[in-house]
Amino acid sequence: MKPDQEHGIVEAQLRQKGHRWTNQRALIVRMAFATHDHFTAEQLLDICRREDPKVSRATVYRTLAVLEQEGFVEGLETGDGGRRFEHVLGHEHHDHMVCLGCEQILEFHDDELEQRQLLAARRLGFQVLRHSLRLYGYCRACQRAGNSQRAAKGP
Amino acid sequence: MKPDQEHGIVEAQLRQKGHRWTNQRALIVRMAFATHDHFTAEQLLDICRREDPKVSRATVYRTLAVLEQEGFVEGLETGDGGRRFEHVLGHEHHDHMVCLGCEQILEFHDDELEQRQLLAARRLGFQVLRHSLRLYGYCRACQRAGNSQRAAKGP
DNA sequence: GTAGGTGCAAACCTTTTGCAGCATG
DNA sequence: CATGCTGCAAAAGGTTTGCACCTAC
Repeated sequence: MKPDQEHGIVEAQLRQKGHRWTNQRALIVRMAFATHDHFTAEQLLDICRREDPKVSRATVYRTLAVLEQEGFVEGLETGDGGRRFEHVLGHEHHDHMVCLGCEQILEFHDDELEQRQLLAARRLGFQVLRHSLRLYGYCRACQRAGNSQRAAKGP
Repeated sequence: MKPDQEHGIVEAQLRQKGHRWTNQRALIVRMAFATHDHFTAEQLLDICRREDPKVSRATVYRTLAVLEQEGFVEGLETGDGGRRFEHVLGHEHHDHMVCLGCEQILEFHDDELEQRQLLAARRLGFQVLRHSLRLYGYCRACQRAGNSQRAAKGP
């Protein structure tokens, strides 16, 4: 899916849900969908301010909340108290491996895994709306670099 | 395992690692292991203050950090930005289902699930140290009560 | 015209830190 | 008696909110 298309879909759905489509929202959505990384709210603010220096922090947070609520963006905790976002549109669902060495986030997907999660839930009569699976450890490069030998927050 | 035993094990290992065993730590450990729930730092502070009103917030946080580092306690993000802890000693490893209706946390375990996670990681050359799997949705009771019909934060 | 959105600054909440005094080993 | 731990208060993130103004519809 092209950025333009994604942008249009977001605009259409927000309008349909009774939200207004403002310049700020257009900018924030464009920037959020332009990066294919997992960004923090603060990073997104910075990027937006490069184009319009007076976008407010509050607006970014408020827009992210709307986008999350409408399912266009997903928040994920990094384990160190931080929170990142990623856009969801045009991405298959996937889970994450978080490298404690270089902070890189790898994505993966395994259908069998998903099935077993649902099975486990069904056994307990639990109705699953969404899930979050994260593996923490070291990526290939960091293993080679010996990052896995020192403590995560080591000297 | 009896609470006394757990308490003793924690004391022994902390001492052995060169930590001191103070009244405050004994209290905090006792309280942390007394509850079988998933508690926030603030809740633990409150509970401890019932017995010793001048325990400091900083001490609770510092002690939780030591306990987490030594593997006696595990922190888990609740998805709403909050953080909870649970004691680990005498618990098998398990994953969590978080009910969005009553905030209850159900525990479950599935070996096959764990195996497939490791397999997925191995495919990408990723070395897993720990993982976190959470299913969000509604428990049986909340489904019956119709909580799943309203928005999570609904009126 | 009237909601809803925006910018600003202040409030908030949770966690961390600097420091002087205290207690443990 | 030296070092690690504690309590306090203040600082530090990151996120939310109150309010007056603005703008999309």
